[in-house]
Amino acid sequence: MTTSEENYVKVIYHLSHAAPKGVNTNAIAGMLETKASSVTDMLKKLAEKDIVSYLKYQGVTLTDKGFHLAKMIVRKHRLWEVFLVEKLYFSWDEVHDIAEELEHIKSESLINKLDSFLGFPDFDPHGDPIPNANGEIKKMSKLLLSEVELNKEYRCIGVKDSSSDFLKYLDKQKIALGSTFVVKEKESFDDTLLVEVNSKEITISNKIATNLYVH
Amino acid sequence: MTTSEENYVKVIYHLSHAAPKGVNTNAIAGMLETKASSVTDMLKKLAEKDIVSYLKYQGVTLTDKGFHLAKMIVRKHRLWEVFLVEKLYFSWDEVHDIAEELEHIKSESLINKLDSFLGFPDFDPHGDPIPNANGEIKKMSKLLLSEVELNKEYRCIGVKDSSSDFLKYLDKQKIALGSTFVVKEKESFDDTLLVEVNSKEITISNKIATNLYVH
DNA sequence: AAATTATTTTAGACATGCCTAAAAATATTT
DNA sequence: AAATATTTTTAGGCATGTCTAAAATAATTT
Repeated sequence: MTTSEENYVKVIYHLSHAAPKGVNTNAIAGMLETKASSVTDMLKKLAEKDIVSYLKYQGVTLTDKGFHLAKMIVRKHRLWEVFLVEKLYFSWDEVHDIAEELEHIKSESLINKLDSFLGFPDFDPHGDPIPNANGEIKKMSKLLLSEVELNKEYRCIGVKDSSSDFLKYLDKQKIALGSTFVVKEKESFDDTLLVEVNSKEITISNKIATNLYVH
Repeated sequence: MTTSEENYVKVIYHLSHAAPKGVNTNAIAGMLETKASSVTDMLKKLAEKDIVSYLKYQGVTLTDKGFHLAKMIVRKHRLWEVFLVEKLYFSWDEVHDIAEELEHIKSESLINKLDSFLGFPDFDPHGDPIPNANGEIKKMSKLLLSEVELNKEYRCIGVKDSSSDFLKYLDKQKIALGSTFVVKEKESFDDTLLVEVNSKEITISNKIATNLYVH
């Protein structure tokens, strides 16, 4: 598989969650910042290799083979993110682009040894699950901070939006994976929350609260 | 720079030591397992970018810019090799191909943080020096095992040949970086050595002895 | 249901990096 | 120094992955 093919497979995998019946050509083009015609070309090639099922004008789905490949790419991406954050001390928002390159390094033993070196983590620094060597994924019941009960303690386990701006905001507020939250008050007018984070009270807008996963 | 361009620069750098007046097209083609005509194409492109000085039929040399680029690629390659051997427990002979891919990851902060994580090593697992962030290279006075005095203690600091077969032989003999050698006898007929390695006596052929660097 | 709009595919083109075959330049023999 | 051999370059072509513009299909409006 070329780097380009892997990128298509990964994007189709991510878009499949929201469109299980078939991912649109335009959606893929949008994610890869390319043109629909380029996507059509690649879909034909991937269909030829039995990585996707593709019917003209009907969108694509991953085959079993493609689904497994996708999970292996996601596995690599997320393991490298753990490495970058935990071992090299990169911050949340810096790791994505580098992991985007590292995920294409072709060596199974490399990734399995890296997994072992990192202590077989189940989740990456954004709280997303890391498929194991067999493609199995640990699920964790998670709630949005906007949905929790008042005066109960929750732990931050991930983010929904992982844009650079949002992650930088979290860094500034000293919110990281594992931070504890207790929602003290909820303003009924705009759903702003008064939250105790790391034993300090701050106000958190609804937009922020709907992008933070807790447990 | 593309991966392909980087590979050319690296190969020209390595061949420059033996051919400071200009590296031959065919020599480059041989190292990269490509054809001379492909090399000519690339040399024109690199000359255009002021990475090499190229005169038709006269071979190439790196410009200052190209020389610095080459050292940064070598730096990345060797730092990744240290990582693979020291942190992931790969053996000597397995790391080259993986490092060959990792060396093309484009992030200066990644490589500098990796350097720091590894404790700013001066030499890679084969004993080759690692250029620092400014491109400076620590030199170490080194002798071949075939050249040392009898009954004096030396430490293994690297290998000349780093082929897989040779490295596997060393692993089998439990010879690694840091192993101590005392040459007890030298057979004048074929230059075979009787050597005490890790407090065990073994015989070492001249071919082996001329490929082991000691200090 | 016809017309309009949006999406997707096809057709043809281009840059990169490679190839083969032939021509040009250089090096080596005799 | 001429003939031969080797090396290097040129010329033209090919696969990959991209693009634009036009055609085909599907979805939405009226």
